[in-house]
Amino acid sequence: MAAGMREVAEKAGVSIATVSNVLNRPQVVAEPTQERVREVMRDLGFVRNGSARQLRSGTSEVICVVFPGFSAYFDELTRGVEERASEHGLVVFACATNDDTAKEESYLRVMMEQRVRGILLTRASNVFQSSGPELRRHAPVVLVDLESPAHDHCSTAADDGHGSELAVQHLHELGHRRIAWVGPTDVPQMVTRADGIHRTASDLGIEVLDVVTPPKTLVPAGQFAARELHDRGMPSAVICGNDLMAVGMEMELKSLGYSIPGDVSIVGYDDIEFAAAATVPLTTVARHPARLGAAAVDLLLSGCGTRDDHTHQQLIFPSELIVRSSTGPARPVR
Amino acid sequence: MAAGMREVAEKAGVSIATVSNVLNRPQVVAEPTQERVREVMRDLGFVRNGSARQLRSGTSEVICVVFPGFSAYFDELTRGVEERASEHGLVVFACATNDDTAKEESYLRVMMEQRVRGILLTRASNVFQSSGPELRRHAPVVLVDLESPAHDHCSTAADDGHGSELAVQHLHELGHRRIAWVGPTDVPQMVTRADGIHRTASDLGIEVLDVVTPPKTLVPAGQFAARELHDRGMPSAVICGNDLMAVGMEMELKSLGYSIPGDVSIVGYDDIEFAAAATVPLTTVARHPARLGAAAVDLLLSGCGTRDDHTHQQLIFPSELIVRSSTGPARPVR
DNA sequence: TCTCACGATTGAAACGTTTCAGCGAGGTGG
DNA sequence: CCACCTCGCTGAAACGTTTCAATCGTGAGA
Repeated sequence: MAAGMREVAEKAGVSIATVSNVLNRPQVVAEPTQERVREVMRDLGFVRNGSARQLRSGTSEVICVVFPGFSAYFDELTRGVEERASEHGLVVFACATNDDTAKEESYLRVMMEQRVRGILLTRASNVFQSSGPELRRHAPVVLVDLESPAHDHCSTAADDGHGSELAVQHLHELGHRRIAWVGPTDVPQMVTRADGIHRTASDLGIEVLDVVTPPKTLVPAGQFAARELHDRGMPSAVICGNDLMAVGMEMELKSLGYSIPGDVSIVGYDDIEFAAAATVPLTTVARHPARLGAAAVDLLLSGCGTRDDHTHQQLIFPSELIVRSSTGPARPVR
Repeated sequence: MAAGMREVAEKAGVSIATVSNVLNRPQVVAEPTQERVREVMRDLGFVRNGSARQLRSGTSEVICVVFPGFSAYFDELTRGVEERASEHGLVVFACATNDDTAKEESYLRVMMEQRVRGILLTRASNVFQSSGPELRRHAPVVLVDLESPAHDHCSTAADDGHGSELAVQHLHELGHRRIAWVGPTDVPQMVTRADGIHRTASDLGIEVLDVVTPPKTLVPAGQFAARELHDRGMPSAVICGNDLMAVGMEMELKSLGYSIPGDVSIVGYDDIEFAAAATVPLTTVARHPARLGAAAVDLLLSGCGTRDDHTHQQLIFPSELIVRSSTGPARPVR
């Protein structure tokens, strides 16, 4: 079916080795020979067989990113990964696990079998916790946005603890003394955010209500949390685990008759594009996912996991509080 | 580094062929032998080399999906693809081109080189128009959600023309006689939607204002269009090219003091999860992307592009109008 | 006892590249 | 004129699987 180097070599009247050289080491082939070979390649529609190439050379040009699902946040993250990867001639494939462990496992199996250049894991805690060590024996792994307890691997992450601190301080300065935290309890980085909030709040003498959501932290989770707070007694400010939930919170609170930020201030995390565009532009903790992604690629290529002398690094990037219109002074207690 | 079948065979005291059989044809290997081999595999942490396997057997278990970017719509589409693919033991990798032609080309090159089982193209018009034929010679290609003029390939698509018809009829029944269409002019399926609207509107005696947006059809495009309509004279209803723009439109119109649907009715396309959750739940043309994705996989596996006797099919799925709260009766002319 | 069939296992040839040692031809310095 | 180098090219051995024809026992049927 598809023409191979053998046929190209025959038609061009050279050896297979020369064809290979045209592809991989053009400097060593005389100019006219190169042209002739390239022309035959075009005529025959030659596409080199990646499997054979990789089998022999042992190198792959593919980086894989594992997501829970395709959302705005991961879109930005991927952009960062891709930009840095393409500087090195690498290509990025993504896959969505939908929080399905079996699916994640089959993805990782295929990646190991393909001997990909590297794997970026972004919340694959279920599998990584158990088979992380085995995985790392077969492919360089970098954790993005997910700090794991045992520091025996590379990772990049945003400083969520500090981000939470900034958010609570901001609300404190605005006079808020009773706030809510909205997020799941079983997603690691959400726990980090919650801890930072509780710690800072207790230092500053602020009361914190916890609203627990399911792990699927999208718009509806925020809406659900809004109704729950409405029933339990609305605080003067709410910090939501990410921007999507914050948007859901904002919409639902408005429907319930609250004004933002007059009655309730709202803070999100992530600073997705949408946050700035919301009806009431969202105050949010920016985590610069593209930067995290790019840094992860750097770690990957710096020999993480492939060289024995490599010491694993945890890169923590500062979070930043972006103040917009969804936060304002606490309404004085009547 | 990584143990191969050779070492497994040695330690288990069998031949390489038997190890291969354990992996690929367990029925022909005696039970005790199988167990012994599997145990050695576990001990050695054996992971079979996908490149070698594929080189020899010529089959791949990977399907690739090419996107402009990771958004809610493509997340749903991928879910459909993945579900059907995993029924056949296939794995789905996605990549985002960000509308960058060079990037798309390098992705497609890698896919062809890897001899993937199939490629699903979802708006890669720039590249497909030019090098589609060459691409199809090297991998089965199915177009999703993008009907191309020359019908020499397989595709699945939603019937956007009919969807538009439903939307305009709905608005007509509500008494709207002057509406706007918001969308780009250089994205094929957006053009199909626009055509359907113009055609139906002209049949029903409805006037249509066109607001042209850039090809990046996200929330801000809708906000931008809202301001433009505000300046040019607000119609009583607006049809936006997708739900994200519709949400942007809704938010911006509210900020400008319009009530939805009291002053202006809004219709979107796609029926993303968010559409139902918006402050004013969105009336929208559902296109069931997961269904399109699943059907595309079926076409791929039915021999599309691989068998000579195969006749290319264009599968068109009906669109459906989901009426929610963002559309209402036109305010009587004062 | 001989033959046959059948189940379990194996040897060796691919698959399409990359890579490296090596070869001839032509040129340069001594 | 010889030795030596460089340039452009080539032959052949990998890489780690899959696959198919062939082999080897073993038990059944004649």
